[in-house]
Amino acid sequence: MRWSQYFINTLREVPADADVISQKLMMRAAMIRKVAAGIYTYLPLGLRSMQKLEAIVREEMGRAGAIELTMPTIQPSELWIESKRWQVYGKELLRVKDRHGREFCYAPTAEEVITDTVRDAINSYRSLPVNLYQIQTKFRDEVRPRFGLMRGREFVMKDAYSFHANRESLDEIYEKMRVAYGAIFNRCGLDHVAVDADTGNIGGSASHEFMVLAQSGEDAVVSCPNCSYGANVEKATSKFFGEPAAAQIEELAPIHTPGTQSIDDVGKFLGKPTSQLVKTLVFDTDKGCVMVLVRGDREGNEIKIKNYLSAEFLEMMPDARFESATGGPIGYCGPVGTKAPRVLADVSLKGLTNWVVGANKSDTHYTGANPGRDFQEPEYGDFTTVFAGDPCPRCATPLEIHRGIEVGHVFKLGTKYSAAMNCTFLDEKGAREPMIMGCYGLGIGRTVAAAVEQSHDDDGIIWPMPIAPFEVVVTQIGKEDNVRAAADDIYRQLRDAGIDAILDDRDERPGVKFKDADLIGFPLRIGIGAKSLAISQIEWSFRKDRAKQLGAAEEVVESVISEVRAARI
RNA sequence: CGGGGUGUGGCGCAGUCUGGUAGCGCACCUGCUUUGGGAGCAGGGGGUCGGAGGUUCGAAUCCUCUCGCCCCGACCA
Repeated sequence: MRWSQYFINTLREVPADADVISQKLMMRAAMIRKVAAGIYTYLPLGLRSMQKLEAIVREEMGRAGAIELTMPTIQPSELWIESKRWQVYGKELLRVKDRHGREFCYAPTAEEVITDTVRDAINSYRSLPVNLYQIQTKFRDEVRPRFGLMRGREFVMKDAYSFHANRESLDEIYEKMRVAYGAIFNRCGLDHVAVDADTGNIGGSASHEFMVLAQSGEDAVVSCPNCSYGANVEKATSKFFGEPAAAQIEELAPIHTPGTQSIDDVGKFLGKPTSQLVKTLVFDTDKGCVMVLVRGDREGNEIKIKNYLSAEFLEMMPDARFESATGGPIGYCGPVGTKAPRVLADVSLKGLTNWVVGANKSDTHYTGANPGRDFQEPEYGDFTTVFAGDPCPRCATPLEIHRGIEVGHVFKLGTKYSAAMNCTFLDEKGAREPMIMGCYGLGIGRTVAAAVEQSHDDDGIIWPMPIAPFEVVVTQIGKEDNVRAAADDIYRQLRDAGIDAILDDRDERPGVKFKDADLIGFPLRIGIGAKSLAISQIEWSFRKDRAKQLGAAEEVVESVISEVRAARI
């Protein structure tokens, strides 16, 4: 490709509304252009990177036995009503009506359509399993789109769906997909981890997230530096040893604690560390009001609580209903004499005696509260979020917490959709069973953006070779005829060798060309100017360190070709 | 959804308080000089000042409504 005939409009200044590095750099490098909040044009350079990633994804999907198809982005409401998600999904689902007033949605994912497709086509266990995927544009009407391609509303995602006659078959394909995902991210040169994850909205049993580690990541990932344990903080657990019981069991005693609504205030007032106090959280759920007790220095984890209760809906109890639901004022609520019908306690409290808790009376706490004696023994469980330094649940090594960008997510769905949508098959005995499903998502744009987050410097992007828009830029320095001819010749040689090269033949000063090349981040650059040509030499360098090497043209071409081939994997 | 901010040429901004008919840098075009890390000089083109309505002799500026975009918050008992 000749730069002068291509479509690259780099920006010297950062657009004011860019908020993360990948977005700033990709906008400046003319890879993406914002059209509306969370909606982008993929400019030619950006599209090339996406297409390169897509090619890798297709290869690995093929290797895992998945078969490509394409489903519509606009889907009829009937299918979504059938799966109940039309009602459940909420405002993230963009709903539209056609001219006849029929309702459709712009698909955020495609379980309904694929299930509908497979139930029509497959009736026998003999035809199972199947694993189908597409690479398709999706739309989720996010409350607050931000971070460029990392959290857009319209985005490109690879989504695969597998259908099985039994659990073992699901386990087998699930494992193949996990391996494929690891291979994809490895090939892109991304530093990533696979972690246990919550299944969230999609539903199902097992689930793993693939996280690219980066400072700007939206998710926190817990990992063990010793064993292979890794999990999303939403889900991570730690090995809690519990507290030794106090030697002396105290009597329940009210104390006057004015103006101490927060745990920190209570701790300061009583001169005790918050780890020796009990924090009371109250939730409103579809299963009723639930009180959750956690150690004062821990944080309640709504997802764990929600999962434990099998609740569909859970939120902090609104202030307006707080007193009537618990019988105590906000800030002074506790388990002793509460009206809350159900009381849970985090495992961190197990064995702890002589609790300090709210007394359900203004400006009053109790000391010496003991479960079983002063109030009903609560249901114990893991209801708090893991902190860095907590012991690993497998090997007790202190856990680490890193920021990560979720680029892939695989689920064992089970029969949630197949049962709801009557996607069944006949087994060996002629019995009709719902198919068992798995689903596997991978964000294309997000992965490309994650690569930029992970690999850049002050001057621009440093692309990993496999997803660089071009592998090599040939920079023509100066416009003398011999320079032009030499640059052209080198470019042709590379192209003939199947290298993805771009020739910077613009009538620009050298500095401009160097700056643009660094900004866009081509992994390799060959520079051809009058100076070095005079001694029959040309130069080449890697973007990552920019150390220039000189050599005869044939040698340089040879070196560059072999470097590119080696880096392609 | 709540709070805050902002909207002026392709990009970044000033001008708004104190109304007088739009300006700077980058980019773009022409010429000359330059030419190994975003050149210099000279000249030039491009903007219904987000939109609608109002006040006024006169509105980017004041008032009302509206739309877009950005930020912060929505684990606190």
